[in-house]
Amino acid sequence: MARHAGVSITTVSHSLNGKGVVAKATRQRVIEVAAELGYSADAIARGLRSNRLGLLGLVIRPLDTLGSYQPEGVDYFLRFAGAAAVEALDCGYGLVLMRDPTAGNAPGIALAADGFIISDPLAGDPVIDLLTRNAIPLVAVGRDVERPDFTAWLGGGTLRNVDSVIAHLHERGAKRIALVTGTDANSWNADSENSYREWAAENNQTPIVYNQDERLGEEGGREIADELLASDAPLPDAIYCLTGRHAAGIQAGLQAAGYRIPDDVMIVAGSDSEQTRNSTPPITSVDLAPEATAKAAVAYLVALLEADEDDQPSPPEIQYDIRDRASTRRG
Amino acid sequence: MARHAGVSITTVSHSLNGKGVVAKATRQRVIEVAAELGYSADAIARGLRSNRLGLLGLVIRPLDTLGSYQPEGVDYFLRFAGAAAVEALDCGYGLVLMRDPTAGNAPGIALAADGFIISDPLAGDPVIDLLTRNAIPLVAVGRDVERPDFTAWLGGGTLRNVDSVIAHLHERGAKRIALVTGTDANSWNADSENSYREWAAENNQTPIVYNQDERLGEEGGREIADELLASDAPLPDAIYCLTGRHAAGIQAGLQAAGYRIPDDVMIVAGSDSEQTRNSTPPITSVDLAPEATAKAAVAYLVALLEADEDDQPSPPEIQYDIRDRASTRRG
DNA sequence: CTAGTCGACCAAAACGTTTTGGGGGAGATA
DNA sequence: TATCTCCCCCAAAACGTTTTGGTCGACTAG
Repeated sequence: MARHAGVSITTVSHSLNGKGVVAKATRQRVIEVAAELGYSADAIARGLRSNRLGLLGLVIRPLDTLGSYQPEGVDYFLRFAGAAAVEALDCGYGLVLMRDPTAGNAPGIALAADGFIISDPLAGDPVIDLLTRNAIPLVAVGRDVERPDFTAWLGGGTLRNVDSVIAHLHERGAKRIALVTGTDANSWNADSENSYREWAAENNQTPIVYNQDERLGEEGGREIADELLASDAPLPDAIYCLTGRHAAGIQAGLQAAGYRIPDDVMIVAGSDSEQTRNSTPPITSVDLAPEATAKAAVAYLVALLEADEDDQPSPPEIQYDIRDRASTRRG
Repeated sequence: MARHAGVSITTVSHSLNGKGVVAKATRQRVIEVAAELGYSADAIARGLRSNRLGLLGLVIRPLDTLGSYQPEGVDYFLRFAGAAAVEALDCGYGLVLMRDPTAGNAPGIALAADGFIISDPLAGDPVIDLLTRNAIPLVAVGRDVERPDFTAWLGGGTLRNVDSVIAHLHERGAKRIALVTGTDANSWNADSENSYREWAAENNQTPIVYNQDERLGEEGGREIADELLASDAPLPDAIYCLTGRHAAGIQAGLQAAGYRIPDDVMIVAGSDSEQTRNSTPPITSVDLAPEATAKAAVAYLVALLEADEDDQPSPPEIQYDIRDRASTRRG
């Protein structure tokens, strides 16, 4: 390239990057020759020099525990990943979806990313340890419940979801509201349960809480339905179920036992999915806005990467809406 | 690192990579020290030296023309991308989802990938030109109809899908079968139409073909329904519609006009999606097996990358199944 | 004792950039 | 003519590996 343009390597670099002092005519010529040759600086060499590759890593922790990256009917995460990839491109970065990079078999490229997004970190997440140790910036979606000092996370609105869902159910006439969470040690489960228990305490309600393994899917929901039916306590008249597949399973289980949704029991899912949209009746759900969240997370991470040391950006807020469907619409 | 272990940089490299001649004890010690320090070779520097980053690029051409990477109800591509990312990880690579890298605003990392997967290349696709010019290996899903010499592609089974769908419809009693394709210049549209016309010629049928822009989604399907109804020719008794959203729209349009599915008209979609699964009635669809295809594509690309010059692997075959649903189940 | 062989290790080059610290020539000033 | 100043431009270092082509002893064979 330098030879073709008849200048030094230095001048090529300066010309193409708009740095240094180069005569206008020279710069122009270098740019033309580069275009002609289809030349552009090698990203790897540039990365070695600058220690920035233009690559973001995305680790979706729930998929690590689910074991499968293609779980039936869990579209939240794929939509999240897709939107994150697109937003990254718009910011001039590539995005690589990774599994737990502490797991040994991680690809070499893992730690070469400029920054990471960790979706739903576990309590005391070792991935955060690893990245922190290697001084790689990261942004989390959901907080690490054992790491109160770590503040670069977004999605705190999940806490308020509990309140809005309960308000929604009250409005529709519910008196006894149960909560079903997953068992992953993330803030989505933990904070929702805490928030629910606070509400119960404040309102002199006996809390009704079930925790069910996310991996069991709809079948796990049916199990919860069975437990509810077998319980001595009277059936709740509304159930807030964090994962959509559990919700669909609970609905099917209760219907199989002769109960009507929503007339006998109302159901709300904490996460919209294909099942909640297409069950009979369709299930009212919180739209966790995977696209908007992914976009915000990437933008936040990029801002973090490109910010000066002194004026760090602060995490954006995400707005969640309730998709009001027939499972909470009585008579 | 070399200092900590008391050996030269060379010996560290040799020890960790199992190359060169190093005394067993020394190698062992180096490995221990590395583990202790959490050291592993910098992927960028290694990449510079070896010109291989351990990164694969994925370009999904239909999403470039759709303009949106989050199209409503098109889950094929996200599932494809997710599965590809996972398979890449299993092969020790990272995978980056990219937009058209010829579009100028491509991230610098674009051409640093070791190899590319191009899903549904357009006719004479400039992306293939770019990669070929830069000597970057690539694998396509679907062929470039203007590039018969390019053989590193898979998914040729889409051709046979036309035959199996027609056979399916015949078996269910269809006599006049229409075809609706998209308008993208890819082999999925082109080859399906050719194959359909061949069948029509061989069977003395007047071909009934509509081409509709993929971007119009369900609304585009309704338009086709209107055209069918406005046509002088009698309504076909079966419609093979390549994209799932068009199929759902056609079904809705015909139903709105008072026709019954499947009794008056049967409908088959060439691509399974949330709409085809959840329409009323559910629409019989070809399961394009995005996960299996993605997995095969990645494995093929990796084999290509890691093969010797002399024994290149050949593309795998994908099996497609028809999901038999109520839209083709009469009586 | 000398030459040859082999095992263990290492110095230095190379990969393609960016950045630093000049260098050289042309024009201006004395 | 000699010196000073700019303005352009460039050589060389550095980034952290891998790989090449050794060197240095110790041991063996003649």
